[in-house]
Amino acid sequence: MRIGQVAPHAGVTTKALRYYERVGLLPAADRTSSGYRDYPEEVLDRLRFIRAAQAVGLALGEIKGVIVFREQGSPPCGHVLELIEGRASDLDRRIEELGQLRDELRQLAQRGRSLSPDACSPDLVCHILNPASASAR
Amino acid sequence: MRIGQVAPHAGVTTKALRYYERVGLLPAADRTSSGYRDYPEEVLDRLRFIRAAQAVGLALGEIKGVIVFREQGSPPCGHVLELIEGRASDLDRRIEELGQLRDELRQLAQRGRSLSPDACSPDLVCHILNPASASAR
DNA sequence: GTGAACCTTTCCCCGTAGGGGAAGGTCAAG
DNA sequence: CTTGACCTTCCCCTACGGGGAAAGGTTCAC
Repeated sequence: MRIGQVAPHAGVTTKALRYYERVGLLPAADRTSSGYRDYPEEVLDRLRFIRAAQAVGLALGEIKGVIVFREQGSPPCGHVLELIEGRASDLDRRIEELGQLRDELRQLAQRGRSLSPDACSPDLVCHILNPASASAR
Repeated sequence: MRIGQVAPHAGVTTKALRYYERVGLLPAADRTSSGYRDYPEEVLDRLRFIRAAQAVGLALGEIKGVIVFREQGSPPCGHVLELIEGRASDLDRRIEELGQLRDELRQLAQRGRSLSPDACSPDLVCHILNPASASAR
């Protein structure tokens, strides 16, 4: 298969395919006599895996780690479970942080709407974000 | 003030200060006769603003937009309120997405723990992330 | 055979928000 | 005078490719 056939079939761009090859997520593709990449069918399985792993929030480096595991012969299941559980814990923390930030933003906007633009000092740029009391330290 | 005094006082690195100058968040600092940056006191107000805006999740480009607003004479309050409210809405969506992703990950891990590593096909790399049914399409 | 249309290749720069480090100039203390 | 701390610019690095240039390949119709 040519790159232009693999790409839409796998839901990635040709740019991404060349990139994956460059960083080692895909084995170097065979070339035709004129230098075009010629992919075997199995590349679609590999790409499906990469997309599934990305959808789960794994970085390409982590995905590569799983592939290396696999290529060394051992099923990467344990490793993958660790990654997934680690990701889920990251998300717990992240969601917590973002929720707090969002609440602060809403409070900030609330206060900001009650401030008069005329009372805003140019030096501070914006007294909503940068209240004068912070500057008085 | 020299750059090495400004930096710790404002809670940023000297690298960041030079970067802010380069991208236009800070005006070009005066220089001593030997070429060292010589900052006026007001830079601390500016940096305080930048940090406050960053803490709110604004990108440097957005922060620059606010500063430009300010430097054109008009208080940027309305603009800032829009940014803050937009950010809060982004966060609502983001939190929602991340929550779903986390739930999916937990389910995935649950199922994954019940799968036997022996039943995992090397072509698919990992049957937890890449179930065979997806490949059968 | 040849031109148009479309495909592929490699190459390099772009984005975020700076970090790391090299090579070299400057300043105060000993 | 020298040492060490500080400053300067310069370039490469991050994750994940996107955009586009310049060059060459393939395929079709005419």
